[in-house]
Amino acid sequence: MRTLKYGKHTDTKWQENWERNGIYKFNRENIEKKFYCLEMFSYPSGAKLHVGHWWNFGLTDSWARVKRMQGHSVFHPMGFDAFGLPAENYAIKTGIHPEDSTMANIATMREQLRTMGGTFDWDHEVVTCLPSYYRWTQWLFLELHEHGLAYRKEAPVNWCPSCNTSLANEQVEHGACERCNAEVTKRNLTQWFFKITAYADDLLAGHEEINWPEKTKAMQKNWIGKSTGATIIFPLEHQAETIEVFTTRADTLFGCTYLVLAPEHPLVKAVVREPFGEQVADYQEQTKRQSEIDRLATTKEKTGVFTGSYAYHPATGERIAIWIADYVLATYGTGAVMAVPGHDARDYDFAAKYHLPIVRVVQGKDGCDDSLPFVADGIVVGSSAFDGLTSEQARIAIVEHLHSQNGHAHFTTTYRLRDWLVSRQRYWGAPIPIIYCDDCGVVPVPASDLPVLLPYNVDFTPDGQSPLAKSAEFVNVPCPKCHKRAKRETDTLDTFVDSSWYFLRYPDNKNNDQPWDIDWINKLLPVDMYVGGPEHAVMHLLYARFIVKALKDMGYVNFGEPFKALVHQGIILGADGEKMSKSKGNVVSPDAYIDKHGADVFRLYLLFGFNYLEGGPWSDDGIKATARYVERVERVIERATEKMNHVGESMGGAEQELNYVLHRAIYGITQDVLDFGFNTCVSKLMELTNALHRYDMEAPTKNGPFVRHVTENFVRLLAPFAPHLAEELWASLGHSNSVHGEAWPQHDPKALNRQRIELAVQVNGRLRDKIEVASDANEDEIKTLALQAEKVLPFLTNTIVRKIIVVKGSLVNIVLG
RNA sequence: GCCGAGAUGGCGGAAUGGCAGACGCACUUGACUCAAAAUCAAGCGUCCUCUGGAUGUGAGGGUUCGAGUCCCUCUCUCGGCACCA
Repeated sequence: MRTLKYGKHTDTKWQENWERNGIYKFNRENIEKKFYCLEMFSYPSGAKLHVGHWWNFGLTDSWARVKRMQGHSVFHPMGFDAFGLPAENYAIKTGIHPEDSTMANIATMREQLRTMGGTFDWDHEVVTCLPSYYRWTQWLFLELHEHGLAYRKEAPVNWCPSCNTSLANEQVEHGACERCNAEVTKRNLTQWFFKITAYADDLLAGHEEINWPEKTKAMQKNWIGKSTGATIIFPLEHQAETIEVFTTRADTLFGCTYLVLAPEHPLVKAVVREPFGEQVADYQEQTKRQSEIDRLATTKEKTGVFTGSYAYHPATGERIAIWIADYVLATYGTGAVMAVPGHDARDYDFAAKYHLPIVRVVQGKDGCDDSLPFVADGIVVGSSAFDGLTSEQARIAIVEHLHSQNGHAHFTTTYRLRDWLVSRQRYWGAPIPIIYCDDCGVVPVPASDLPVLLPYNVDFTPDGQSPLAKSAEFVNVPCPKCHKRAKRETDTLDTFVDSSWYFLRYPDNKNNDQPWDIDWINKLLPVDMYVGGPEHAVMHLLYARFIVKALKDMGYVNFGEPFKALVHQGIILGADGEKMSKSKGNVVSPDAYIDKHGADVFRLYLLFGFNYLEGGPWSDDGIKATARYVERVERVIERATEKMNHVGESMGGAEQELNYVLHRAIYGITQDVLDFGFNTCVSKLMELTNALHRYDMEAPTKNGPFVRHVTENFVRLLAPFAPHLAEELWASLGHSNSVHGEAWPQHDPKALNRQRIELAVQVNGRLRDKIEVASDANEDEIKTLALQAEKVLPFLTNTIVRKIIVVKGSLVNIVLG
């Protein structure tokens, strides 16, 4: 008999026991039944685990535990996304080196994760800031470079003139620096890119084969922004060059009354004719100075200037004006558009403001309102030979016509997706393994020279250059090819590069010869279930898919998608319903609750109190209730244990009822847990607890062996959701093995059929009475009983029964009149 | 503006087109107690002429024997994208 109630001491006792016995070590042998369950690894920020970690790791752990008990060989590793800006910013503020603070944070978090009682296999831990890991991040860079997927070009970076440093997009909030709030400007630097655009179509096609939330796939689809249309070429009046535009509305070509170039368009210089040179230059300058804030303002009135020159309309030969305007983006399509003010709202605004001609070339179908600007599809008019065609037909016909005439049009596809800028002018990241030699040019560091170690003693206070550039011993290096003096690349890699392949390293994390053993990883991957926040829908999740596709093409893996199934957990809010944040003072720290109630109470509360996919506001009342439930479980099981030596093998009404609840719980939990319906799993455990209690109170005699059977199955069902408590209860039932090695209970369909069932009786769809029938009663018997039901009879006078609908096991509906 | 998700008691939340509100919190009543807590038993959407009846899942229509669930229109909330040609 146990005297001590469940509490933190129970957690400690079993955590030590599990560790000693290594019960969560991944079994490499049983690979046929492997199940790779992964949570997005965390950034070792503050020292302590917060509710969000518990919510993601603890609850997915319960899910993984069910898989284990169902006989899967679950691979459930854990690691740390340890490079990144917060540590560096913290260092700038406090002087504590990022490596020191990060490693200290990791040590604390690791310990705290252990107190969760998770099934993590720490033998496979990965820490991205260690040379043994980033060596292979650098290898990945070199492989991409060798295959033409990493390249250099000049690109603007966000620049904070006050901090004197470049900023990542994440550090720019509403056009201002997140640290000092100064207005962020742009600066051009030559930087490294990964050619993710080469995989745009593959990334779209891959969505078909993965079990992800539709919402997330839709976000990626929008992000990639595939758009099919045509490129149309406009000859210039005075120059040999031509202007190419991209359009999805070639059907409106005859409505094009002017052209607009982006102010940054390379042809602007060639096109400008006096006396417009000065105003064009001014406008370009003005655009450049424009801050992010202004650019983001969509309500802003459109502006632009005339360049002084003209192009010829490729279909009509008409002379049309060329303007520049900042509503045309240099980075999308060709950086130039054909303006069709009659059928495009933006062009319409612009044309109206600057008095440019507006003509109709599309009419609405079946008399809908087609006042200009009319942007929907319709019937083409005013377009010579193409009149009368639908927009859909004209889009094809016009392009084909121009193409065959003089090649001035062809079908094109463009994407919104940009190549991935991976250079960071920062210290705390993996150095880019490239050397610049005056003679040999850009020279990749030979793979045998990896890792390029990140030096410890570096002045990383921001002063406008990459911190590594200030370390002479880092920068100066002999060229690997000609051995003359050369210089290292001083930028580091975006931390999203680290996290885009970490799941590939887990299975083979100690391999010093290669990033992974190909055969082994092909057996363990892809990840079967990936759980993490929806905020990563486009960045991390898209990058990881891209990297895996590239690695597949390079022959390093044989699968094309890293994450077969994906689930986004919701967010736990503060008690005030707001997002938890230090400034709002609504942060809930798990530690105090765990000290007081134990880890399982905390876990059970999270499991029970919310819908996992939605989250919700924290409640102290809820956790008190959960602590009471745990006490109730202990009481009920203690009472049950006292009954276990009662003789008796009869399955009377009370036994059958309890058995019914048991099997309904087994069935329900097995179903619900599959799609993370944890709250209903716990509610079914509660129902079973209540049923056990009722049996104890009400059954005239107790069937000892049956009570043991029910109790043991209850503890098995409880095990994934309250691992320490269940282990303790299991031991108290006289077992010396771990409950976590037990098989998941199977429901007996026969037990789910009760002998007599209650049916609702409706008259014209409204509930009037209830009848009790044998569960195997046939329809005629049920109908007869229903028509005789006491409260139904008054409705049957002076009318006829039109039909009777019987829904087996549920209700009868008598339709009258 | 576009795309996506959602709206159910005082609260968290359940409901393969079939008895709305499972399970729990809070609350009310009773038992135990000198008393309180805990525990145990019971009640608990709203309204009414209250052993009964009406009504009820953001609003309004529709399909159906039957709608929280399906269809149409609208309101609001949240998330994402945002001059993408």
